[in-house]
Amino acid sequence: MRRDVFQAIADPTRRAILTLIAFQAMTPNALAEHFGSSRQAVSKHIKILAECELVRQEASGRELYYHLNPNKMKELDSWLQPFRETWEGRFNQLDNILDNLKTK
Amino acid sequence: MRRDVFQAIADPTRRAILTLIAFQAMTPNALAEHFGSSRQAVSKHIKILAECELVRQEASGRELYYHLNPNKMKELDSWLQPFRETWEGRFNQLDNILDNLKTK
DNA sequence: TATATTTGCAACTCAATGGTTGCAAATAAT
DNA sequence: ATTATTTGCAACCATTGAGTTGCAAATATA
Repeated sequence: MRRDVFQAIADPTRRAILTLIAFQAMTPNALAEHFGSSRQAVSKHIKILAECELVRQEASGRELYYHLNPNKMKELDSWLQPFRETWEGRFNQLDNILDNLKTK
Repeated sequence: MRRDVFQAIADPTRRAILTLIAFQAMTPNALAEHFGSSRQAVSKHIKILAECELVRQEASGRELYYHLNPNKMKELDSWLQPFRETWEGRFNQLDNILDNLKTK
């Protein structure tokens, strides 16, 4: 199964995990406690996030701490970039021209 | 079924549709022709994109033209914003401080 | 008017997703 | 050494996902 960041952030729980560990590295148990669900459910989410390198693991004894890898988020940002240029209005003038051509 | 932009862009076909119609409004048949798949498959994707307002429809006779709604992409951008601040290195100094505390 | 084109809706299949429980391995605490 | 804690793996279940085909409705064309 191919993993990519787009699929990874599709799940609201995974987005919440990313937000949490961006603030502070956490163990799977701590995360499971924070959400209502089981540890295994969280671990599955983490596995998906780790497969596409959005999180990194750091072992400390028998505990695992999950860190955010913010660099990987750049993939999202890169995909968004051309659209951002559009909504920031840089092409508004072009839109107007096209609209005028249509209505005339 | 709740639709949000994160789930909408999780599918690679839907991302491709968004990129295509950002350049030029297209009909479902034209989109289906562009991809290998059937018109109904494309229409299903469009339905999902329309439900979360990423695309708008414009009827012209029996044909439907799909337009991108770039404003809706801002939701993605907003979610990404705090992470962007991180990878842009604004917190690098803080990271270094924390690393130093750990290793000492 | 009769035919062709464009689309929507419903039913169906198959694979993937998110969740659970149970058990084993590894590490920490008593 | 024994017990408790933390995690990973496997099996299983219910729901959703993306895709298909078939048919009906609406619009254009002959």
